[in-house]
Amino acid sequence: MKNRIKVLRAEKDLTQAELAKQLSVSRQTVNAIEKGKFDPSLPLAFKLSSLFGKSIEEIFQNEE
Amino acid sequence: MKNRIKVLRAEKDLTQAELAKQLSVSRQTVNAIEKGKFDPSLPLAFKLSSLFGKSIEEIFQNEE
DNA sequence: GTTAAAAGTAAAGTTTGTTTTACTTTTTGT
DNA sequence: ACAAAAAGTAAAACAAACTTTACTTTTAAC
Repeated sequence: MKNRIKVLRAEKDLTQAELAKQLSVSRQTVNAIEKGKFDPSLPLAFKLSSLFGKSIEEIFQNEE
Repeated sequence: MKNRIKVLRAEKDLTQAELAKQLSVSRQTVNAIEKGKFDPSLPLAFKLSSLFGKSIEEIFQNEE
C-alpha cells in the first residue's frame, strides 16, 4: 500500500504536526504512515480523504 | 462506519464463508465486519472494493 | 418437523495500528 | 555558523483488527 500523503500535505503547506492535529492522531502516526511503516485504519483513511478532498483511491494505491 | 457488504454479498450470491475465502480472512472476520463489530483494515477494504467492483466510498460510509 | 447449511456469538490469543516519551538528524532562516 | 523547527526514529504500552476453536441460533430444503 503506497500513499501520496507527503505530496498532498506539501500542497497544503502543512507540517506533519499540523496534519496530525487535524486528524486527531499523533505526529508519529502521520510520520509512520507517510514513511510506509504501516497503513492507516479505514476511519483514518476517510479522514485523510475528507481533509484533502480526494477519494481514498486517489490517496492510496494498493500494491497487493 | 457503515457498510453495504451484506447486500453486495447477496447480489453475488456468496456465503460469508465463500467471501471470507476470497478475501483470505476468516469467516468470523466477515461476519464481524458485516455486523459492524469493527472496521476492516485499509488493505482489506481495498480487497473488498476490487472483489465487488465498487469504490471504497460506495461500500463504506463514514458516520463519524 | 428434521436435517444441514449458514449465520451469529464468544473467549483467548496474535498481529497491526496508535500513543507517549524521548532522543537524533535534517531542513530552514537569519 | 548557529538556532529553531521539522522530520526521522525507537521502545514500551495500549487499542483495534484478525485468527482459531467451539458452541448456539437462524434459515432453507426436504
